[in-house]
Amino acid sequence: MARVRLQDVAEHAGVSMKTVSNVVNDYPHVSPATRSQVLASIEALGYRPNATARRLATGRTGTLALAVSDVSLPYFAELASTISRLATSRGYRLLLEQTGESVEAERAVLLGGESGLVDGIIFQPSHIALDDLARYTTATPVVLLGEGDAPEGVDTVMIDNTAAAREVTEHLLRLGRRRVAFVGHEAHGLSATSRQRLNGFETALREAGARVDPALLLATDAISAEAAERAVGAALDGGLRFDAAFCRDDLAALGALSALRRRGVRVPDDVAVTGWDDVTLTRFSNPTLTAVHPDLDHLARSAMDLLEERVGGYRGAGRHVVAPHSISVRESAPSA
Amino acid sequence: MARVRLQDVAEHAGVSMKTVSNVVNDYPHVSPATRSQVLASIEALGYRPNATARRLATGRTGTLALAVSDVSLPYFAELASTISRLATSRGYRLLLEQTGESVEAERAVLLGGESGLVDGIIFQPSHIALDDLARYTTATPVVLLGEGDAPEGVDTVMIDNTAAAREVTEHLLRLGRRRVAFVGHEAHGLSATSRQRLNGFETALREAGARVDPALLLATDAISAEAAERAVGAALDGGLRFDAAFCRDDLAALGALSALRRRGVRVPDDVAVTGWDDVTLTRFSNPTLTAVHPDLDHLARSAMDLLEERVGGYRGAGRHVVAPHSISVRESAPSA
DNA sequence: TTGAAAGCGCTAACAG
DNA sequence: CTGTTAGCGCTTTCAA
Repeated sequence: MARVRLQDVAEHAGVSMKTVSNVVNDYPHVSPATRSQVLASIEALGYRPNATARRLATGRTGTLALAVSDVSLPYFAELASTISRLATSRGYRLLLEQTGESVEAERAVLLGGESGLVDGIIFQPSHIALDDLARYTTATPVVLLGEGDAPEGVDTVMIDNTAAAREVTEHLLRLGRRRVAFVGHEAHGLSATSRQRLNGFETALREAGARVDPALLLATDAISAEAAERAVGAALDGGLRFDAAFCRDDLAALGALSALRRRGVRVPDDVAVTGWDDVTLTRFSNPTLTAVHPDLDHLARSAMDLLEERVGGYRGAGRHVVAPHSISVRESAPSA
Repeated sequence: MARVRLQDVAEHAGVSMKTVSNVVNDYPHVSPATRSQVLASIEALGYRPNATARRLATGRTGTLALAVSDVSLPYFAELASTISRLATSRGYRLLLEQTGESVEAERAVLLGGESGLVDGIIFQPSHIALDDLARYTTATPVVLLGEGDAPEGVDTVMIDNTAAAREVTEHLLRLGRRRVAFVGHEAHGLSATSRQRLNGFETALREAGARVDPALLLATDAISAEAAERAVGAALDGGLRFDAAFCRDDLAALGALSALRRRGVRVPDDVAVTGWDDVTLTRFSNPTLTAVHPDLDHLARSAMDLLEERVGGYRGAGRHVVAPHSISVRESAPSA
């Protein structure tokens, strides 16, 4: 229990608290002699500055929060990893919050029972409604990730979901596929993300003169590989036929691959499959997965930039950054 | 900028700060009339207690840290998810720290530049040496995850790696496999984890009268699917033959599956493969993966229990909890 | 049951 | 270049 305070160091070194503080914080105006004397005392007493007291005095926490539904989902895991690294490199600590499937928890992120906990929040909403988002905009700066229709005044960072969805669909069409299924959107309460991807999907189909068959929209009762496997399995068992599957995310794609495999359907020969997020593991699926690849570094950096400006006092209008994306073409839907 | 303080509420309600504090903290001795009056003022002013000030006054942060090398690794992602949920349910917030591949960063976790940042740390070390661990034991309570030979006085939680490794190896032997490769341990600086798994592996082999062929120990230059794929690929291309591959973790198994597939080696017919951790995605690999399944909930709960006791003031000897595990048998190494 | 006042450990004016 | 002195916003004895 090393309970050594700044004051103790000051006394030990025979200087004032201010001087010790100056040394600890690397302020310029300290004579070398005094500095080394203070440093020696710090060493001798094993002094460590108290983070909480510093926070209270400065008003800054040096901490950011990242809120996602569940970090065990590969995309969120990679996002968290990237943002954590970035936060560290910029001198912030990262608080992790999981909102699960609850709108309540997402609201709580925004409201935050306490104030002064973090300087800012990077938040990827999954279930909360738009007007809720607007209503709960608080004092703590927030940057929204992957949210299309953000309320006024809120910063957002995302890739162009609609455009990316079109590109993927066009890729599938170039492969000569005409009966393209959409897999993995929510059966109830379509998320903004799913909506945008569906939009791009349908647009590309229409532009190509292909039919948009409602029967080919395979919704799931959860955002998971299991749910997608069930949905695709049930569709196949029910006699539905298609030659391509545009999956809402990589997990859905993995589920689809599994359902197809169990029924002896060949990928990509019989059915081409695409994913979304391009998480590391899709390079090791069998077959490897063609997927939309968001530029995660760019996304994270943009989010941090916007957030730091807000933390720094920016009070202007909401900015909307579109991060770049690409299509990683692999075995499940190869080049034409 | 809702800068409303406890004092403001007190004035607005015409009571003292103490009374407001009592209401905010749900202390018993407040008359219903006063309470509702205070509540009304809180509502009217939009008061939110300041977390930092509370911390400074109480000395408790209500925050725990989780330190792992990289949350983008599926096992750590699932671990983080589990621990985060548990922390929340017990009233803690969770700070995420990534140590990457640097021993320095692991040391920093233990030393912690500042004090009073978190109440306790759950730490899964990857690279730090034992004596380092011992040297840097600090004032902040720590529970070590997955570390075999922990220094005196430190609490640890892990599954019995050696036993689990034996069981998996025995499973492979029951399948009639005799040339079993070990895939994915570090080429340089064997980690405690790898060492234990190797031990169990070799013990089982010896007990069965099978030969432990050093050529079949396929180390990797990194803990990743890519590295494992390279190592297994190179071995196969070099003419090495084996009928089973015990992989250090699921990622290595995924890499091994990939290397085998590209060379037309059938799994499990020609080579049976096992993984370790049993992350969700192994249920969607092709073939699905047989793997050691640690009881993550038990692990997380034990770690939290131990940590809370330390936070609560326990100063006794280090406790060592062994969490249960099982073997999830799937396609890559089916039942005999 | 409620109030007044003294810290928690540090930073930041403002002097000197 | 260094010291003094207020706070930061809350909790918490100790009285009333």
